[in-house]
Amino acid sequence: MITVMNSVNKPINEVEKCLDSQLWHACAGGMVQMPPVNSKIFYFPQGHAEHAQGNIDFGNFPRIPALLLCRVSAIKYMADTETDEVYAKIKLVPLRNNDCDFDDDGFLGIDKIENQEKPASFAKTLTQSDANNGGGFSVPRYCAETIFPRLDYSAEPPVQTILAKDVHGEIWKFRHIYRGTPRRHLLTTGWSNFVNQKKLVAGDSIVFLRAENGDLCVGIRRAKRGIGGGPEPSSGWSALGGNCAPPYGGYSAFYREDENKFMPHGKGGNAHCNERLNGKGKVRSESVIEAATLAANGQPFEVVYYPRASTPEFSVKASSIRTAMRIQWCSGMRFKMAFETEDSSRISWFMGTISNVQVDDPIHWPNSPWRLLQVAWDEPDLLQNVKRVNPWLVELVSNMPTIHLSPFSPPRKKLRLLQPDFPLVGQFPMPSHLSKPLGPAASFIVYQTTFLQAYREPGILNLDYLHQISTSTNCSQVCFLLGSSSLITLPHLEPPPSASWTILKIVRMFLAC
Amino acid sequence: MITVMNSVNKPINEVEKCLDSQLWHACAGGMVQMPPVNSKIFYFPQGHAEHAQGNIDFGNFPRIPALLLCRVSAIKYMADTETDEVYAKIKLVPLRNNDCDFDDDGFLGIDKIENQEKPASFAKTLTQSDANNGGGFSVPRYCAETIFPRLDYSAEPPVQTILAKDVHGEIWKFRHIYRGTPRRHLLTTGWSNFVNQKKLVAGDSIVFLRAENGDLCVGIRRAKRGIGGGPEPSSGWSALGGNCAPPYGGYSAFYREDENKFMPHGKGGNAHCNERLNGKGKVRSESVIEAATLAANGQPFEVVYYPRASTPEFSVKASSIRTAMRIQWCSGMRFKMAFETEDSSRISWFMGTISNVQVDDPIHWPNSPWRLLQVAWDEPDLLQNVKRVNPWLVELVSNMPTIHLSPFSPPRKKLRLLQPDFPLVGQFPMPSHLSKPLGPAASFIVYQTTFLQAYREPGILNLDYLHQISTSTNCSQVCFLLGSSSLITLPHLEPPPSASWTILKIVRMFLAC
DNA sequence: GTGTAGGCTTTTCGCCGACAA
DNA sequence: TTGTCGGCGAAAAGCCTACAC
Repeated sequence: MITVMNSVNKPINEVEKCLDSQLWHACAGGMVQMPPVNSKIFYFPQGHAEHAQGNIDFGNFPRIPALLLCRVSAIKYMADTETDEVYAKIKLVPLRNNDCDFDDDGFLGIDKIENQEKPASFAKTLTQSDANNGGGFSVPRYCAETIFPRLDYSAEPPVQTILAKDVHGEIWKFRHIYRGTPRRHLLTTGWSNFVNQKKLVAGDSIVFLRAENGDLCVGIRRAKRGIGGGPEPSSGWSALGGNCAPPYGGYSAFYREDENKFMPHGKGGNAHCNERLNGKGKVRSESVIEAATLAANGQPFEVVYYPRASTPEFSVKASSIRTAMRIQWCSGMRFKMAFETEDSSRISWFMGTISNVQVDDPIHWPNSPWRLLQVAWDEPDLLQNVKRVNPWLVELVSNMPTIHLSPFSPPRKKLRLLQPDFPLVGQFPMPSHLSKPLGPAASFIVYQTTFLQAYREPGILNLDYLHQISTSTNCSQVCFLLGSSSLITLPHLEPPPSASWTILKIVRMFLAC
Repeated sequence: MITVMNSVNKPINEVEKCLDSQLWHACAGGMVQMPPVNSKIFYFPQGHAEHAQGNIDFGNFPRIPALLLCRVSAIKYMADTETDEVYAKIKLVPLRNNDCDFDDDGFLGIDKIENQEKPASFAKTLTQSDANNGGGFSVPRYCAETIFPRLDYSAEPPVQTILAKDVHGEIWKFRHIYRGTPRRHLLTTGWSNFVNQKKLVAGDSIVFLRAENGDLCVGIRRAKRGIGGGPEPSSGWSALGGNCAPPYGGYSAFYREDENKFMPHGKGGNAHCNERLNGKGKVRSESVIEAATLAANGQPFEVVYYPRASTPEFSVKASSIRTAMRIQWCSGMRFKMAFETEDSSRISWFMGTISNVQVDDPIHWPNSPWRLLQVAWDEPDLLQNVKRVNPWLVELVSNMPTIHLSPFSPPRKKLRLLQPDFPLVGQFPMPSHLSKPLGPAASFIVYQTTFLQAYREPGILNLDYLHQISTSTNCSQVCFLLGSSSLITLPHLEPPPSASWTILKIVRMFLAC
């Protein structure tokens, strides 16, 4: 009557069990970059509060700063015992000296991670067939050939047993077979049991990872529900990184690519489970208040961070904040921001314009840069719920080709565009020469105006017209950009798409980059 | 892939749903008697803390009294949404006046409950076959004929559909059939689903109850694990009632009757579920501290009480405490105490001797009567984990036949035996004539000594010898007791058992009663 | 190259009387 | 009276190919 788990090893009963950092990162998603131990971060109680359920009233507590400079003293990579959801326990030590050496970010870890070979991993969103039918899993060829152990194709049919370790160290057994016409890779025996035990439904993702020691690991990323369909708090989203290279590093699945791709809800069953997956309610309010109070008093504290909660990181590496705060944010500025695709397989950049620069919650958190920017997206449908973003998560786009700066090169000199709406510069101590505003770049506005006009007349734009505009406006820059393919893939243009909307998107991409 | 629940009604999604008090009591067990609303109880923060996980340090808080007189202002009978475990939310209002009229206990409710007809209910511990094999449940005849709706025996075979409401008001459907050779009652279709949904295993109990309105209700009592086998904290046990009539009223399964009766653990599956079933960790430490602090400040507060946790009640009716505290507790005193049998079907009395009278935690709770008595059990094997008990849960045994007193008769005059080890009398205000020690009952000691000698020479006792002793010591009392069969069933004596240990047990029972 | 439908085999479920304690 | 066993028919699970996109 009791389903016996098809696992070889029983999980060890430890009080606090950390898991392999590589598997953790694979489950967290490609954009999440955790700050290395001993690096400096800014802690945002306001952002921490978004991790909790309901509204937290800090009113009764002594004024807590909107952001506090801290040193990361320890990180524990963990996974929820029930849901396998990954989270991290971060120990932080507040630093008295908010004004510290600019480049001394302690972020040596990033380089280390960058240089160190990333373990091969593969994520796939479960189809209906994967989750429901007959207990089989269709293995994409890439995954079978790159991640799975080498299969002996001489056998007829080629079969092998695959052992994969989950986030708890438990080992799951699958039968991997290569068969059918045309031939394809499948997981059969063992898969159904895995789906049932982990309560997976179509839309959830599975992550296979080949660890450094050769072990195969398996993690899961549960689909976020209620984004396209149900009500989603307007604050819900997650993104991290932006102004520094690499330009992303932490995010969460957000927009819906294809409305009818799958049915995210199974019939009943794990409704209770789903509640905790939608951003809010990850941590208790008391923990947030406790952390914020300790932080404000300069005492060491611990935060729990759920990388897949639909809320931005609240411990952001110090240099990102400083870089972002040096910019004179103005409405009208064009920017791009990275998001994870809904199936967590890729990263997409979305373009937008700053519509307002305004403190999010002036009563409780005056002068807080948290969610400072109100934005209008070029594709408003896909990002309906993202109304306000953190400055350090966006990357300004100018008429200049993007130059990626390493974290050790001097901070990029951003063009000062229009008039500053929000004089945050000066809040943070920094070398004086950097806060000097630079001359306006009129040409950018010209381009923008031109193409916005074009956008208002849909249907008349095509690639020729684009060339025509770029020539007629005498903007060699645009021509140059059309020749570059740094950020979009050219195959999308051939054959030239007929829908003007698509062209517009491309035009805007070109223009922006 | 996802099992759909075979229930007729979906549970209504209420925030706080109370359940029928009768079903609650049936699930809580026969010994649990909740104080009526408006009655007076003593609240023990120390006992409350035993409901919580880990050790609670009250050190940082202003001195909290060991016990506080409170009025019960409200009781909500509830059940855990996931496990169906019953618990109660008790609202308490501290009373300033600790010295109040003795008999004014407000316990009118008890009589009401006593007089009111108890609804017919039946509990059965699931056998392996009930829980595992083929999805059927063997219905004891008594249950089928008394609790279930009348079956039409003229049909061939006699079948009916049974609808039973669980603690959440959800209705479960079972096929009840009377068949086989020899004929027996069985639940077939629907039973397996119930077992799976409720995650029942062999050893858990099911309770059927016929409510006053004729509805059939079904509740579950999960088996306590780790008592005979695993490590159990020495504090773990539960019993209530004792000094007042009825002599029990609240307890918990505790001792193991037959070691090899069933295998309590299923293979994997609900290990997580089990953790919360073993006494500790029912409530959060913060709730306990909050309750205790409010109580100490005279403010109304709320406690959550799990009747099936392996820890004694921490809200005890005031008169029980007062009665118990009037006794001059001494080592050497003989007593009996009620426990629930492991299968929750009956109540057993265990005999013991007080080995020491000593405050349990003199540092944190000086002068607290909580777990005041250190005891030595006559059957130490079965009660290994019960080292210290609350005075109000034991009943002193003398050489006089037990007289059951109604709660309205004057407090029984206990014999003063030996010298008092712990002068608790005087802590509580009471009529002065009651605190006067009475004369020693030498005959009791004579009996005790005689039989303790007999016990030290095992193997020579048999029923004849018992008669011989009782005659030779010229104790007509013992002869009288041998003729009575009020507490043990006579079939055990025929044929006369050969094992001297069994006889000793009987002798002690007879002697004690 | 991979998702889905449907056939068909294998396994499990679960109802039953026999038998024994 | 009721717990457990093995038999057996029904139902579900799950492996497979065919076909579609």
